[in-house]
Amino acid sequence: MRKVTIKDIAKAVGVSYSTVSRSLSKSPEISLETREKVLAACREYGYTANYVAKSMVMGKTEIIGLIVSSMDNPFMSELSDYIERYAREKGYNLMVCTTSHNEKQEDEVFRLLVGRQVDGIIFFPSFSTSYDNLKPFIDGVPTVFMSENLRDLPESYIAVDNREGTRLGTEYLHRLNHRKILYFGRRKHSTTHQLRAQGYMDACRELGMEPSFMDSDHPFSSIQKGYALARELFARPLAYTAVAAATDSLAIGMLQAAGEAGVRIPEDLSLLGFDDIIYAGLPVINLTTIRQPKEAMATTAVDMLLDRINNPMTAYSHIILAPSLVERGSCQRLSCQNN
Amino acid sequence: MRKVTIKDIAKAVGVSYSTVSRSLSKSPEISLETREKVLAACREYGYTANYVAKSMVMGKTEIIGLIVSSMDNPFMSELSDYIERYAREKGYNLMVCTTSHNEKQEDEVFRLLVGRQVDGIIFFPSFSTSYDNLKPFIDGVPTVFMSENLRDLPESYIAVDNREGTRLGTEYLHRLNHRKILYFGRRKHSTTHQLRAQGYMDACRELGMEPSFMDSDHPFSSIQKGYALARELFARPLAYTAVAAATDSLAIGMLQAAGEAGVRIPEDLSLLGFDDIIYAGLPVINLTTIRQPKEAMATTAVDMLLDRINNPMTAYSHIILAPSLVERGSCQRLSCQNN
DNA sequence: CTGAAAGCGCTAACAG
DNA sequence: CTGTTAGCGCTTTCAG
Repeated sequence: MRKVTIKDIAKAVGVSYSTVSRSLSKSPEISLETREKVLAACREYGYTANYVAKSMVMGKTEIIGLIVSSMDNPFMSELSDYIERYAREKGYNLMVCTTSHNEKQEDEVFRLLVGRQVDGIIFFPSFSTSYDNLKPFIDGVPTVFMSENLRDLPESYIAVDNREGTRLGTEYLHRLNHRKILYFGRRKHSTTHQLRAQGYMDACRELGMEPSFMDSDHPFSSIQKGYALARELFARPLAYTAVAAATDSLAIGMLQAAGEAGVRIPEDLSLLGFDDIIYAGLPVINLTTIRQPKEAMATTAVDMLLDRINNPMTAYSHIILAPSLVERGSCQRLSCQNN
Repeated sequence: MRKVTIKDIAKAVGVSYSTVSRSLSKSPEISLETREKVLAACREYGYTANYVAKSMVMGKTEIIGLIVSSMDNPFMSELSDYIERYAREKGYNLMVCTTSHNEKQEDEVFRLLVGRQVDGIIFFPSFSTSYDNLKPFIDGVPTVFMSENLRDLPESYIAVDNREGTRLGTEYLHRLNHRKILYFGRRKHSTTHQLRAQGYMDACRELGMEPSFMDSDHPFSSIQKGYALARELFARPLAYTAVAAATDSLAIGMLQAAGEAGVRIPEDLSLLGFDDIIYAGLPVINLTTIRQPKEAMATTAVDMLLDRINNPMTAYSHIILAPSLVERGSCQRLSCQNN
């Protein structure tokens, strides 16, 4: 069951196959009559252009590679969804690769995508470690990073302003009269998370509060991790009136631990998340959080990438999007006496 | 910045480029010595095989196309994640297209994928309508459907046993002494959902209960829809002790409406979902539900597809996986007096 | 064991 | 306006 090619329909119509090619593209230099005939034949025989062959000669595939840790993860899947839609709107298809937060696999799929001749790569790195081994490849294909993790690399990246996000959140909590705020789940080996911790510290300093941390050693956030960590926290008497969690997942884990420990949120403890994953807005979760503008991040990433693809000479650009506060039900104003 | 090709390294080593090609593939007919030299040169010059060219001559791309309604949707994103991982393990990459539950777009991306010369397509159809327009294309590329929606098409499909799922759930509720069970969110224009409704009816008949439905006109499930529908339900006095929801999303929407209406779950009303999306297990949601075995569905779908790809002559196969009950906290045993 | 040559389906000069 | 030709990077006979 061979696929019908340009040659088949050339023979059918009785023209050369370059004429067919021209009829199919919007070449002006073709008579209306022949074009009609060609188009008719294409329909009759069910011709579909072969993009592989086309890519071969055009030197571009119109495919964008996307590297993410995993897609079953509300933040990533939302982002991926926006990216796919927007890219397709722009005439590009998406080839998705997951890495399971595995550094070696990040390498592997990057190479894979390069071999596939993708026109560009949107890369969501899980680590802040050096990408030395990837460097020669990155030079070979337009890449935009979606994260501040690699901000020191001479590459384009887009991210939310993590530092500003936690600062915003901390100020909000302060405005609600909280003075003892715990930063929950600091991760030291991620630039993104260092920045979040930094924003919290900055706000604390400005507002005259003592920063206080509960660290997480885990390489990525999960509800489970938040749960485990929060259990530790609740095992001792509560020394805080509010917590700023490093991510929504962590916050949701704390929600469960709180329920079990009899800590009421927000009555006994205000809880602030980060990311605004779709779970956060769920009725029974109802988490107040710092929102990352996912759709804007996605479309901007694609636009940046296409820009690099079309103008290879342009300088690297770094775009930092503003986070925003989404007020829901997990934070409560403290009456002054409680202070 | 041209990419280095097989020819470049042929010149560098001083052999013909077919020798390079042979060294790179596991051809036995090559001296260890030359192969070493070639491999060394490849490393030195940073050669990466061009899969587009390779695809061209091999007549296959080792790419699988995946068509889903959207990826920001817990069920789909989990499934997609499993599919990507397993496919890559098998040497295939994934090209993902979303359709936004739009029939015209299903067509469009299918054609697109065919043009991209994908070796096969995993298709999650949103509709039960005829796929007449797609028929000629489907014949041209191995396709497996993930859904019972197209069970009448002479094509391979894999799905969970929807009918058995609701039957299982209804029997469970009956075992908990519930006799007045509402089926919530029946969708009439989807075969999948007709089967779920059927399973519920079958169980009702067997167990001597009167089936009762609340229909949804919406083409797909969402928390919002469940919420809206449940508000209607709770506006009148409650005539049921349990509800079997058509999907987890619908059930979660009901959870919110219940909270607002002062209906306690499970004390006042037992609630059963369907799908076991990742939200369902969330601490505060804790939904008892019928689980679709997502990982098995994903790997089986890939295996079925690869099978069709490698043996084009094999007959269509239909695989129906067994659902299972996941007991969590949203269903309660009724004491007999309450009956 | 290795080289030469054909060809995958298509586009893009270059001629007419 | 249309046909001829070369060639994209690679695999694979077919000869040595």
